[in-house]
Order: sequence, then C-alpha cells, then structure tokens
Amino acid sequence: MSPRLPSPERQEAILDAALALFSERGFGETPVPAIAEKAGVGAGTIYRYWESKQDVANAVYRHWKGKLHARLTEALVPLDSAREIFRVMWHVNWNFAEEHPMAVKFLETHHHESYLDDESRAMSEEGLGKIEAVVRRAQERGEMAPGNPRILLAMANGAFVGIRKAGFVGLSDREVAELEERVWAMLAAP
Amino acid sequence: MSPRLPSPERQEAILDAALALFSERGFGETPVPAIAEKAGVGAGTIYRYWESKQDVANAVYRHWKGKLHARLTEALVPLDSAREIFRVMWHVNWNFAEEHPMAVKFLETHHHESYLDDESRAMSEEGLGKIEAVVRRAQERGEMAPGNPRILLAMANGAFVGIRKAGFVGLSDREVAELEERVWAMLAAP
Amino acid sequence: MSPRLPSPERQEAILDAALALFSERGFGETPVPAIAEKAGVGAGTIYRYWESKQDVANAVYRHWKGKLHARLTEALVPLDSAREIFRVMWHVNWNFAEEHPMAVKFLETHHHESYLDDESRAMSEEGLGKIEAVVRRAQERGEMAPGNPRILLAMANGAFVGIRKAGFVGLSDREVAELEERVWAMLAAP
Amino acid sequence: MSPRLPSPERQEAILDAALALFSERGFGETPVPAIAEKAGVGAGTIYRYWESKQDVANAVYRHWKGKLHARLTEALVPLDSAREIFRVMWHVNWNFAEEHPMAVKFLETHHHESYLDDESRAMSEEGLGKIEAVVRRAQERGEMAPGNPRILLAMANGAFVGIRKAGFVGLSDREVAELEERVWAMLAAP
DNA sequence: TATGAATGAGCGTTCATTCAT
DNA sequence: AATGAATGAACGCTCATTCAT
Repeated sequence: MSPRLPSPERQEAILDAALALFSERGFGETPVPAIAEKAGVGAGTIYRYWESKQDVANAVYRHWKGKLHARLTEALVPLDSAREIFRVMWHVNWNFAEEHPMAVKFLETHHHESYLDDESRAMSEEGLGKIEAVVRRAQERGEMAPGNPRILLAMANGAFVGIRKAGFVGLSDREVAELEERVWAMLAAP
Repeated sequence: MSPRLPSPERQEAILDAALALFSERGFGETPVPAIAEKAGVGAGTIYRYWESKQDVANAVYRHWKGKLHARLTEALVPLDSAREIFRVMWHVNWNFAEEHPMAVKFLETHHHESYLDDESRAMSEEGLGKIEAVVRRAQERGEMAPGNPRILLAMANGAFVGIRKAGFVGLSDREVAELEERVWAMLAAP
Repeated sequence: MSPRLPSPERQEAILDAALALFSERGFGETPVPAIAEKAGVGAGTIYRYWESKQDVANAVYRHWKGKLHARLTEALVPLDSAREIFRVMWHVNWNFAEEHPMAVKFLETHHHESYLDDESRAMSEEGLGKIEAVVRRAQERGEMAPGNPRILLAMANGAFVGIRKAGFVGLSDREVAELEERVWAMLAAP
Repeated sequence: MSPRLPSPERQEAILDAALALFSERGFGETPVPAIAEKAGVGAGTIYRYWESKQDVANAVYRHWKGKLHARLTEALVPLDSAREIFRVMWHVNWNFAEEHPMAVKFLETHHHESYLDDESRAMSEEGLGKIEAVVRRAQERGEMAPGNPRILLAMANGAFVGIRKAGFVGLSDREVAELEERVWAMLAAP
C-alpha cells in the first residue's frame, strides 16, 4: 500500500475524499467504503475519527464553512461603505469558489439537508447574523434597498450560487466585476 | 382496501408520493416501499410503470418541469417589452411555487443530480434555450444588460431560488412585486 | 432454490434454525446469515418477522418456554401429593428434554443472558412463581424440606440440568425413575 | 500512565480483565480492546502472551480450574468417610465461589462452549476422574447411592450451580450447611 | 394486472488482529 | 517489549427489485 500517513494528514485525506464524493454524488449516494478508498485508508479508520457517516458530513461542512467565514472576516476588518463591503465579499466568495469549487458546491447543496446537525446550522446562522447587521446599517444610511435584510442576502447569495451552478466558472476579472455590479444593482437603494 | 384506481390515476398517485418524499428527504434517503405505501399501491406496481427508482425520479422531474413550462408558455403568448415579459415570468414562477412548493423544491434541488437522465436535462435545456432567445433580443434592443444571456438567467433564477430556499414563502402581492423589481434592477440595462 | 414455504412454516423454519445454532454455538457466535442459510431463506426475510437478532433469540426463548409450561400445566391438572407432583414434573421435564434437547439446552444456558428482554424473563418468573406456591404448600404439610422454596427449586432444576449437560441422555425409564428418586431425596422432608 | 508492570503481573491483569468481561457479557460479546483497556495495557500486548482471543479464554479457564482443583486437592489430603469428603468439598466449593464469584460463574457457564480447546476440557476431565474414583469407592462401601458415579457428580454439581445461578449467594454458615445436608441426602445410599 | 413477501447485494459499522512506531 | 492506530473481513441490517400468488 501507500506509506502510512500521519494522523492529521489522514484526517484531512478523509475529509477531502468525503468532500469530493458528497459534492459530486450526494450524501445518500456515497458509500463509506468509497470515501475510504479515495482517501487511501481502510474503512474502519474513518470511525476512529468520527462516529458515523453523518458526523463526517458535518465535519466537512464545518471545515469549509469555517474557512470561508475566516476569509470573509479577515477581508472585512476595515469596513467602509456598503458598496465597498459588498465588492469585497463578492470577490472573496468568488475567489474562494474558484479555489475550492467542490467545497462551495457542497456548502450550497447540503445547506438544508437533514443530516446536518444543530452545530453546523448554528455556524451558518452565526455568519448570516453578522452580515444581516451590516445590511441593516447600510439600509439605515440609505445605501441599500429597504426590506427584510435576510431576503436581500438570500437574493444576492442565490444569484451567486445560480451563476456557479450553471457552470460559469473561470471567468475573467473583468467579467466577475461586471457580475458583481449587476448584483449590486439588485441590492442598492433605487 | 380502497377501490382500485385506474391506471393513469395510479401513476399520478405514485408520482405525487415520490415528489413528496424525494423533495423532503432526498432521493437516496427515500425507499421505494415508502413511495408505494404513501401512494397506496403495492411496491411491485411501481415497476409496472417505471423500470427503476431512477426512472421514477426522472418522471417526477419531467412531469413538473413540463407543467411549469406549459404555464410559462401560455403566459408569454403575446410578447411585449422585456420588462413585461420578466414581470409575467416572475409572477408565474412565484405563483407556481406557492401552489406546488414541493415540486419547485424538487426541480431546484435535484437539477444537477446524477440520477437525472439526458432526456430530463434536455427538457431543462429546451426551456432555457427559448428564454435565452428572448433575452438576446431584449439585449439587442437595449432593454437588458449586455453579457452572456445564460448568466443573466442564472442570476435571476438563482435569486428566485435563494428567496424560496431561505424560507420566504407566502409573501404579500406587494412584497412579491417589490422583489420582482429588485431582480429586474439586476437584469435591466444600466 | 427450494419451493417457497408458506409464511408460518417459514417462521418456524427460522426459529428452528436459530435454536439449533444458538444452542450449539451461542448467541454472539451465530451470524444472522447462518440462521438464514440453515432455514433456507434469505437473510432479509428474517427481518420481516422480527426486528433484530435479539428479537429472534427472545422469540425462540418464549416459544420453547411456552411449550414446556404448557406441558407441565397440562400434566399437573389433578394435583395430588407433593411426591406425585414432583414425579410428574420430573418425567415431563425429562421427556421434553429427550424430545427437544436443543430447546432445553437453549432455555438453560441462555436463561440469564443480557439479550433476553423483560417479557422473556417475566415468563420464566411466572412459571417459577406457580411452582413456588406448590412447594410452599408441600412444606406446610411437612412433605418437603423446610427453607426457601426458591432454593429447593434451584437445586432440583440444577440437578436435572447437571445430568443433561453432562451428556446423560437416552437413559432407560428405570434409570430416569431412579434419578428422580435421588432428587426427591434431596427435596423431601428429612 | 501507570508504571509498566512486570510481565507476570501484566498477564494476570489481562486474565483478570478477561474474566470479568467474559463472565459478565459472554465471550462473543466482549471485544479484545475492552479487555486491554480494563487491564490497563495496549491491545497488541495481549497478543504477545496469547495467540488469539480464544486462547485468552482458555487461559482464563485453566487458570481458575487449576486454582479450584488445587484447593480441593489440598483439602482432601487426609481422606475420611464419604460423608466427610463431601462436606469438605461442598464447603471448599462454596467458599471458593464466594471469594471468586466471577471465576465460578465463568467456569460453569463456559464449560461446554465451542471456543474451549481440548486441553481445557482434559483438565476438567482429569479432576472429574479423580473424584469419580472416590465416589466409586464410597459406593462399594455402601456409603453412597449406587449407579453411574458421573451422574451422581453431575447432580451434585448441578444442584450447587443451580443455587448460585439463582442468585443465592452470601448465605450464612448455617444455611450453607443445611444445603449441604440436602444435597448429601441425594447422594447418600438410601 | 396488482400485490407484497422474499430476496440478496450492498450498506454502515465493529472488532480481532497486525505492525509501524 | 509494548503500544494503539490502522486494517479489512465480517457483522447486523436495509431496500431496490423480483416473482409466486
């Protein structure tokens, strides 16, 4: 076989394999032994790190949700106008999706699945809560369209996801910037 | 038990049951016997109409994709300005989603699943092709923003889906109209 | 394969196979597929009748415990002196064990196992309770040795089980009667 | 963790842990890693002393069978009347069972299990052989009831085991002596 | 034609045993 | 010599599909 990987790399190999298979085939369509094989470990090894297949899916979810959150949080430290904030978020999201297309696909398509546990959902909610506050302030300053901030967020995120799901990846900076402008037109105060 | 249903109603009962279960739990998480029970038929009966569970899923997909297409096609017969066309499409989609929330959820979340066959995908493509042509004309007339029409469609549809997935259903006519206006702002020529 | 057995015979075939394997190898050492194979059914079939391997073991236990109880109850209808009662019980037990050696082995060796549920244990207790009352009355009449009736029963049953476990089966009527007399000597008032 | 035990104590710790788990849960229900954990050693260590789980069970069996035999042999050095011999044996057995309840439970319930090897069975047989000779002599002298000595032994041992299995432990000396007398009544020449 | 009990391949998971450390 | 993480065969169980009725 391959030389034994040290434990943290083993864990990561399993999460990577799980991400690839879950995002491509779906949770219910992915056998645990397939994850093990792709990760280059024995099937039993997975159960040394997580208690169940569900737990693996939650670990994948939290791993990538956490990475994305960290990126966004870093980028937003010096917050400026809503326009600037949105531009930054859009590009962070876009670049993250380009770097980790499977992760983003997984995060989006498994968002509401029944095998995600409360902690995973709380993580998602936490991020949304922070951004909601930003939107609310922008609305108060007349920078963004009025209405339920959550709906605005859902629309913007939906537009982003829609583009990616339709297969438009690897666009030029120019094109990405134009799309960002289009989406901002949806969010901006009329 | 119940009086035997004639064949077409039997089929429909099966598709309804499958829709309910697939959209709520997912394809891989739905046993065929569960569909049969919900439909009030024997498990074997399903295999008289379709060859496999996959085929059932494809039948559900095509059934509802067809219904939605028909509605949109009807509504669009007398075509007018792009603004009007979008308004009509938005409301047809919204109303359809309110009437058949499970169907819309299923169409969206199962759009790219591996168990959908080429015919189902072609159906989706066919509808998109028609609308693409409309967008292209609108762009030529300067009514809509320039750029790849498919991306515009993906963004608009993504925004719609995003709103629904986030749980914003049962909104007032007023609210729905406002959302439509926001989305149009994303599509309109600047 | 073999022609399909009707359902009640299938169930019985499974219970028979389970009895044979559990009594010979033990519960933990018997794979479910082995039961299925011996019974001439598919492994999945077992789960149409019982929810788990544990349930099968309990069904086996109750099946045979019930049969033995029925036999004893029948035989004891016209109860007489304690001496007579014991003689009858001894022979019923002995004959039952000769007819169903695996069943008796199973009942004895699995008596206190952790996979038996409360209902099975209650069944065992119920039988003991009835006999205890008989012993108590015999003690009051001075026919049996004094002391905790449960201990007397445990000793008598233990002696019976000891003989069988040591492999002394197929004895002549004469021998069986002599053993009965020996055991009665242990129980009788001195 | 703890200071490394020298090899013989290590072995004993493993046998103790195995005894506790086998007697409580059964052989098939006891994982080797559970034995290792209870013994405070690594799972692999067990395989330095024994080749398999089966071998561990046999070692446990022989360890305790040997201890019991030794005790009985010591006590019986100056042999006397059969009555006296039985009294001594009964009390040695009883005291041994009170001191090592798990060991006695294990010896009894695992007596005929399929994972015991020939050597273990021979050990059991050897002890029985010696006692059989004693019984035979007692029968010749008219002290004990006639008949197959092995059956008499099986009955006496069975009665003993029956009492213990039924949960009657921790009895007073008086009670134990009375039970001994009852059992002797079964064995004595009429 | 419709049924649903039966099937057995394949699932998620466990655990006796191995072996790199 | 001892460890305990890793292994993968084998477990209990599920379920897509078949087929006797």
